[in-house]
Amino acid sequence: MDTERRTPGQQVEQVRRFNRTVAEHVGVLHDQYLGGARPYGQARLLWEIGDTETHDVRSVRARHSGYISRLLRALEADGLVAVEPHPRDRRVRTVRLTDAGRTERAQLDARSQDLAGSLLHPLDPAQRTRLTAAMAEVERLLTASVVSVETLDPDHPDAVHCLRSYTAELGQLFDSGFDPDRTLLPDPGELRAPRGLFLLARLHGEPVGCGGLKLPADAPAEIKRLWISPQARGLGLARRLLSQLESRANDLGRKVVRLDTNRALEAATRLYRTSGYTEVPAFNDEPYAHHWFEKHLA
Amino acid sequence: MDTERRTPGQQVEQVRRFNRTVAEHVGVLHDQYLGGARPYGQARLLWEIGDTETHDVRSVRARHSGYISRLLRALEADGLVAVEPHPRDRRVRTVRLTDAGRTERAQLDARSQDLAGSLLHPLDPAQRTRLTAAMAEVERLLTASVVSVETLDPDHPDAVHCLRSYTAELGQLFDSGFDPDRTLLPDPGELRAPRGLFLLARLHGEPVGCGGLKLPADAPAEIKRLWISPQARGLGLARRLLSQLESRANDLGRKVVRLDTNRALEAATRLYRTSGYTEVPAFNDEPYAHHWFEKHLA
DNA sequence: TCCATTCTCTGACTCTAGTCAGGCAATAAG
DNA sequence: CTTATTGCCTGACTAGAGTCAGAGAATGGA
Repeated sequence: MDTERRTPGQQVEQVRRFNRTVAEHVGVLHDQYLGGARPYGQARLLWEIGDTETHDVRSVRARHSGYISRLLRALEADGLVAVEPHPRDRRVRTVRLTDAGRTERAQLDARSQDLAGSLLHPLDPAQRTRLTAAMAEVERLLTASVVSVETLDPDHPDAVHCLRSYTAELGQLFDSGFDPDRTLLPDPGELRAPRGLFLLARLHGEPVGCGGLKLPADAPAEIKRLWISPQARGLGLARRLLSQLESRANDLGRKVVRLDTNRALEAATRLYRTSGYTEVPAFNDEPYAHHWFEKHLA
Repeated sequence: MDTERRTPGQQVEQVRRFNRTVAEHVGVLHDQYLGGARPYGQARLLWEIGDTETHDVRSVRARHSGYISRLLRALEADGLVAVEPHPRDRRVRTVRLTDAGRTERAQLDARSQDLAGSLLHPLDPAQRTRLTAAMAEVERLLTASVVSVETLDPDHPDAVHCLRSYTAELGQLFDSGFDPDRTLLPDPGELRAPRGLFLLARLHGEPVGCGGLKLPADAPAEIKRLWISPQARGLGLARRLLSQLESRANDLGRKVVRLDTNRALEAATRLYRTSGYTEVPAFNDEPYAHHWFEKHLA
């Protein structure tokens, strides 16, 4: 694996070179596997409808514009999909694959698999391992790079979703369970300006993580509710939220941030230690905390 | 970096997942950077013509079919390219960018660069380094996987090209220079059936490496002229050619292959040692050899 | 009940990216 | 000098992938 130092300019060049090479290879792959007898648009739609699920045409339209009506007619004429009114709202229509549709989709699938195999085939086992590992890495980091972070009201449905997931997960992880009524910070107002703030991370629009910052007038800033959705772990998101919370605190004139955590949250504890936090004596009565940390901001 | 063992099926799945993710990201990149006011085909052509060179329309046509005439007219009408007859053969026409064309191409370039930057921007420095390193790895291995190897007559122009490059390179590398007349194997017939064989590696149709196998009736098989073009090094090609030569020898009933090499060729010597070759006493009078190796085939 | 909105479809149109056959001019081969 | 070939262009045609405006049916709200 290449570990040379690169300047930012060289890194941008590497990304562009990668885009060119990969667009060529993957593009060819993609086109060929979708490019049977069926035109691209139809094949893509067939693929998206998927094997088992039934989709509202409404939601498919959001990705394909009005043109899907025609695509659907074409697939319907060939007996690949069945379009039926939604049982509840008969304006909405639903699509699902017929048996013939599933057969044809399976062919696309086999084709895609063959072509993926054809990339691996000329390589020796060691190279295959390296290639797939590097692909996983690229995928992970590209995914990480499209995650956006925004400030959000802690009562927003997406924020509530994250906070609920957070407490649900703690309930499973802590030996003692987790009773939201016993913990400190019962009040979402503490994570809303001017008493604090709340950050939410999104991936393709879906909420995948959050972190809150309490800004009491008479005490150091305090980080609360730092949580990353299980599907979004391994992307370095927690570190990113943490550092954004710190820099927001710094911008607001705070010199110190602190936080508490439970011993069951090992990854979090490691994160704090490797992010410059040092363990300090308990600064609150949080019943679920085992470790208390603080960090002096630069 | 992920170094878990994967089964072949999991590897194929990883490649397909990669294709999906990357097609999405890179596709968006690609489309957006080419998708200014100008339609895709025109932008692509503008890009391919390049900043400085003058191209024969003939050679561009090979990639774009007859349709380029129209694309060229469109670009010409906008004053982006100049089309002129070739000074030598006035049937052939040449294209080059005008100043306006160079300006517009620079905008495409800037756009592409911005978008590559936007992938890196959300990442922290350690992640950027990891991403670009993984991208380089993927690029390298994907390139390796599209290299094809074929049996070719050693008098074929592409074979001759490789063999010339090989001797030219030895001339530079050896302290003593390299005089093709003094070395053994003056006869290309020795690398042609039934007395031997010759393998050529191609990348996108271009010859990028070769290797010969001598099959004397009264002696072990012997590997000769193993060479990889400088632009194609680091792809594991030499090892691939070597192992193909071995398996060809094996298929022809040979139990032992041997070869000689010069001490200046350190990478080659390392390759032989790590491929199961053991050093043996000189088995010929090759004046340019310092090491003699042999391997018993399984 | 009536009216506005939502969801979907269709006809008419457009643009891009081709293919194909034919034609013209320059050059190469005999 | 004639003929064949090469390279390029153009007109006529096509397919795919859309856009846009309008219409019709179902639903929700006042």
